[in-house]
Amino acid sequence: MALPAGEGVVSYNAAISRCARAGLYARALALFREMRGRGLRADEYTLPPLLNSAALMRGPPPAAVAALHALLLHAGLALHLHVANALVDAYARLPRAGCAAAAAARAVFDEMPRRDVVTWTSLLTGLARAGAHAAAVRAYHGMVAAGVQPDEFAVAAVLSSCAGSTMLDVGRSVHATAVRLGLGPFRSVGNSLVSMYAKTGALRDARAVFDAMPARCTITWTALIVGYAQNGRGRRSLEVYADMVRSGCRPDYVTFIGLLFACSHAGLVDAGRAHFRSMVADYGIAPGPDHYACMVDLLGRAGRLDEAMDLLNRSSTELDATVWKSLLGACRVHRNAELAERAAEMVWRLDPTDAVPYVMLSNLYSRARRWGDVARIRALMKARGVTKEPGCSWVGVNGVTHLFHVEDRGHPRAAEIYRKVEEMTERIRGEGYVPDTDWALQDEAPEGRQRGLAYHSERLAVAFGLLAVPAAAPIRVFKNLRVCGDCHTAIKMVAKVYGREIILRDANCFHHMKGGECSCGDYW
DNA sequence: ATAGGGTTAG
Repeated sequence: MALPAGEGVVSYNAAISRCARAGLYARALALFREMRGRGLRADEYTLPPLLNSAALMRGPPPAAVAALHALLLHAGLALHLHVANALVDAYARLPRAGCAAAAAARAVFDEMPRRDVVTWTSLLTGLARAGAHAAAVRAYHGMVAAGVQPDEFAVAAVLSSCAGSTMLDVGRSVHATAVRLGLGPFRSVGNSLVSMYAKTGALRDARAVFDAMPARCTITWTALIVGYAQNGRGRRSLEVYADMVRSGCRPDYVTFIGLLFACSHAGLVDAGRAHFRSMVADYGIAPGPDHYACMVDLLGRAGRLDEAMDLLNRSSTELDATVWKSLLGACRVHRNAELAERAAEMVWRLDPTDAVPYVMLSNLYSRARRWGDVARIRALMKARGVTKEPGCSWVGVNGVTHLFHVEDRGHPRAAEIYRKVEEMTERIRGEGYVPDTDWALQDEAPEGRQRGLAYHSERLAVAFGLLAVPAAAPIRVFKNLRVCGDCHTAIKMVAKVYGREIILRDANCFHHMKGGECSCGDYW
């Protein structure tokens, strides 16, 4: 690994850069140590690939980036734009370091005397990576306000955050800006537009962008396949896949996740099995945990829990928590408490603080009216100090997001909204709606349970949508968790009775509700 | 010789 004696800084820089590009991060850092041992000083070409390596290294000593930071301050390289940009990016990339690293990235960013589009994009993607999509969108606006013109990298990144935070209106305006700046022809921009429109439920726009793209790649096709699947149009996903293959574009690992996801959501069991086999046989792609998770969904949906278990037992890859959570979901639908307990154990073995299994088990027992077991799960959750994310729903009207929690009275129009909820309940009762109180929390009195159901966050958001969204437009509601079964039934009926299209996107999938039907086919 | 992006997805 050593370079011949007598090599200079330029040779080391080139070697370090090659290692970093090839993903040999530890080796890049080792070369740097060797270089310093020979009395050579790092310059502005040495540091960017080093910072990159330090941030991306597997199981990194978290101090590596900070140590390089100290070193570059000493070397007087802090004001070099490429170096500072790499530093912002490195801090923003540190895995699991969370707030501290984000704050460090921000601090470096704030102290830079000059920032270009790369600086802003590094900050933006760092925020997006941490799941702070709304903050990423704010960073984009900050960049524009600072007079820095977005390029195709920045636009692609912010569109991805628009999708992540379901900001369709902002996404549309970024789209317009991109076209104005002449960025429309970039494939990355088209790809992120297709995905953004699909993820915010605007399928027609996704398709229009796709059709207008001058050139497509695997990512483009995959985005559309996933887009249709997420919106309950799994059969259409399969048609798109057929077109993709016909066009000569090769599907990859991600494409098959989307394709299996589509089969699962559309209940196409045979097609799913066939594509799973084809992935290996025709494309030589080894199935990963994501593919197994899709297959478990698919088989679970068909009630074939045994076949799902069989597939998992024969798998050659290491299975992760998502697989066991899929199995839990299937158990939830088929009310198989025994297998669910085993799946929950598998999740907890990997992460005992994951709230999902507790909630799923609790709901499952609740539906089975096994209150003792519900109490046991809750006690376990409490003892282990696990808290679940509070459920909330939101709806965007005229660019303003209105957020609701359960029994939330904080909205300025709360009185009106609650009257609307009462009216909704009355009108759907007339259509035969009966509250399914098994979905309510069990520690409430029966009448309290019904009341609690009526004021779930998704109902409040729909009621507000009925009040505030023009009659011709669909009501787009988003929920951070899975929609409750009773709300699903109720909102479907609301869509019918009020003659409205309601698009509810929950943590798992889209629900396009119209005329009493839902695109999810009542399986989610 | 150096810095940032787009497709999974819970």
